Amino acid sequence: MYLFNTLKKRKDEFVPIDESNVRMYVCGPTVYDRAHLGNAKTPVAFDVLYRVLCNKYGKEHVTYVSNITDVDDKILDKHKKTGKPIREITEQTYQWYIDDMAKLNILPPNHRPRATEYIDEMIELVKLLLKEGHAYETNGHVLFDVDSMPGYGFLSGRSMKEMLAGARIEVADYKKNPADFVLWKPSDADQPGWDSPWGYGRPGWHLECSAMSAKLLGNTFDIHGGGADLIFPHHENECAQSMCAHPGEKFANYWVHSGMLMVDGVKMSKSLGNFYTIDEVLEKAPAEALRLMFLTTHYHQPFNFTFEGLEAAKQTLDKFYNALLKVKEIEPKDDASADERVVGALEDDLNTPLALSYIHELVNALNKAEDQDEKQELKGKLLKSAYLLGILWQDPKEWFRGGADDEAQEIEELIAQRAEAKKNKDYALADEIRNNLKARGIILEDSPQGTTWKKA
RNA sequence: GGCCGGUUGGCAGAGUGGCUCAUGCAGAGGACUGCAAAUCCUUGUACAUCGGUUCAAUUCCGGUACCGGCCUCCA
Repeated sequence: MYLFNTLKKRKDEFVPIDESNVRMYVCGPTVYDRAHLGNAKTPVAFDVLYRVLCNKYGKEHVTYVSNITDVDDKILDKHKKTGKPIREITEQTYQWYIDDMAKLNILPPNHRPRATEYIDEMIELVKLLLKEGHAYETNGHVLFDVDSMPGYGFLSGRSMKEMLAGARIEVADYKKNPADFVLWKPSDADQPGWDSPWGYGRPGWHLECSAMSAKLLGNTFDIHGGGADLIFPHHENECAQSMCAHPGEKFANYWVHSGMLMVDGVKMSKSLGNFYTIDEVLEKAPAEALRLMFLTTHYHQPFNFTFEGLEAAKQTLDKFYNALLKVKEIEPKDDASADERVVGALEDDLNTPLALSYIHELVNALNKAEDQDEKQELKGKLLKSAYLLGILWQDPKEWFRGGADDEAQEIEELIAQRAEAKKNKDYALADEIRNNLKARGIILEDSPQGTTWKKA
């Protein structure tokens, strides 16, 4: 198995530290508002990776952690703006996020730790960094001392000189080096905070992931993932904290980053008016179409979102489910396993577009299959392969009829009337019935076995 | 200014030092059908540009152009 490793800037053979416990940590969202499309793309990519790892090493041998950041200045801002209690904001947003993830068929990670539940671990980590001489206390803050770490910048490939050339680092006069970042900062009495050796305060963002990953996965684990925008400064700083606090440890062996989401060729942003939340896009298309759409581009590439692309993904699913609908009554072979070409494509740095091309081939073969054995085998292989991608989990009838159950009986009656008209060669009446249903968004399909219907 | 990635047929998007061929959508023709739909068959069109390496480059190396991301909170 191969993964593109940001540490080496190339595809790298994946060798876990312990095959009986493969460990992955992926940075999750800060819960202050509805999750947007970018917040969907990254978890989908890592969900596929999780599925592939489970397939290769066995589900019980993989530990997947994805955190929830529920203490952050953005949450404070939201609280100031809306007046809503912090706890209410984080709980509500957390629930929205979990619901969105479930709709996208993302398997729950083994742990979804919340930052506020690991404050003790964070405080211990800061103490350790102070003791090791990698941090200093000033103005009520505890800062990480980047000059104390030789090689700071190795993950993002930046030298200190380059970082300063950007000249957009927050400069505070109490910092020894402008690149020093906050480990612990003071809170006002009305702000969320915890008592610490440095007074009432709250953790810096980067600290959370270092503390939670160490607690749940150990000081060195296999894969650390997230969106490409986190490489610097977030992941760079996590590396710095974790490696300095635990000398000799490598923190994460493989750093995997998913490409950014764009809309109509440019970055998605509120000011450009091209900003979409997951739930508003799901009003226009099924969640499975959104998931499939992300998989049509390699996870490492930037993804350009368009509603045309979303519609195309829905059409592809129509094709897939149509093939499954035709073999609905056929039991898939129970000892079926995923197509080895699909597994091969996915184990080669999650080449989902290539894997999907094989899914298309399986669907085509299934459409052409004539004898029972062949259909059973292909259906089994298709479903197992699709599971690795997290698609085709629905009942095909449900896919086509979703939300039209209350009309089902009436539609069946109209189909019966039309069959009668066809029998009498009254094609005018037959076509009228079909056209009327079409106007309501119901598509009829005749076959030698009778007539079936779908919702458009 | 620094760092990173991209440029493949009408569109989306993989991949490869030489082979008949990605795949899908769209287009054209056909089969099936009362007509449709779905499905099947056939089919056209491609590797930004300039150099280098090579018997051979879309594929490797270098330059150029253009596009995008990151360098500030961000998945």
